[in-house]
Amino acid sequence: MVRQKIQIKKIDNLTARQVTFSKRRRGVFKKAQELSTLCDAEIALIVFSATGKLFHYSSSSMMQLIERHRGQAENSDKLGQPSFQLLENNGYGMLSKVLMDKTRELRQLKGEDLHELDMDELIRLEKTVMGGLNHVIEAKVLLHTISYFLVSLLRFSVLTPLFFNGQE
Amino acid sequence: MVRQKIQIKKIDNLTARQVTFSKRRRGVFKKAQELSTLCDAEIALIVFSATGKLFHYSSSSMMQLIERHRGQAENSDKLGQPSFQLLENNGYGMLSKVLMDKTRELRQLKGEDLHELDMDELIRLEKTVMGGLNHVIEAKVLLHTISYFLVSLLRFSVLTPLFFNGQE
DNA sequence: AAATCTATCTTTAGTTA
DNA sequence: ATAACTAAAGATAGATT
Repeated sequence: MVRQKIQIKKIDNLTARQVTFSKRRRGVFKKAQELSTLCDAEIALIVFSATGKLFHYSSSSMMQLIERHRGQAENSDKLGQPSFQLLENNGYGMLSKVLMDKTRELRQLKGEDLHELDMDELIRLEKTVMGGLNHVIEAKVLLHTISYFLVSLLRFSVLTPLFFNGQE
Repeated sequence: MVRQKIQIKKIDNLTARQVTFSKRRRGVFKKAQELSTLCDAEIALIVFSATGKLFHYSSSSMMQLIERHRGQAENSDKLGQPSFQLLENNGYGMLSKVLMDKTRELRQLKGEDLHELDMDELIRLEKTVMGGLNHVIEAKVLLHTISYFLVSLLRFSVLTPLFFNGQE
């Protein structure tokens, strides 16, 4: 029986803490669902236990909600184009990290920020860029050949309509 | 006074719905904070009202928590390298979109996925890649020259120690 | 460790100001 | 609409099994 009101501070006893976590967690999730249903609100709830176990609930799509939240947070910072600065520093960690890596690789392929590379890395980069250049040139030649062929075909069809009519 | 238990479904009356939202929202946030404090749990709670207003709480950093959640969600899908497929489709919208754009540009600079480009785009790409290649070659030459100079300096210092000792 | 119980605390629906 | 009130409904701390 609830003898007295408890004070809100970390429960010392491990077992009691785990039991309370289990009970109250259920309570919070229930309240969240009720609020969502009763009031037509969109809710995302993420809970990590002290041991790292994940519990979560969302009234619709967790990711849509998080994205929407991120959008709001961004807007509250600055209106205007979503600058890359924001993406780098907004704390949406890993994803930003991957993005930063890509951006750096992109800069290097364009020949920027090369001072940080040693000779081996430069040689590898040179090969990559050279390979890319070859592919681009090949694609250009291919496209040129195709268009030349099509133009020829068009001229031919204009000059010899009989061929295409199959008659006369 | 609470005459009877209510059933959990959307409240029809707008005013009543707004009042209930306000009351219960406070309730849920309080419960979330209490759970966090009592049980040493990490909690993120995002609520959008039906009118789009945002309310949120997190026990520590909202973005760290969301990032952690994203990490968990990914792991639960597949263990192994964090494939790009997942990043593309996990719904973490805008950020993923920027990432996809970068990745496509990167592929094109490496000479992949060129079939989607027309001649103008190919010519622009060729210029970019060519410029990159020039910069890489310049950087290589520079690095080579520097290392050659350093080696020369070393040899000189070995052959003519008197110069560096300034004595004998 | 996990359910069940229950006295008491807490939240809140409906009302009133 | 906003806040305060109040008693019923709901949540839960501690005990028991």
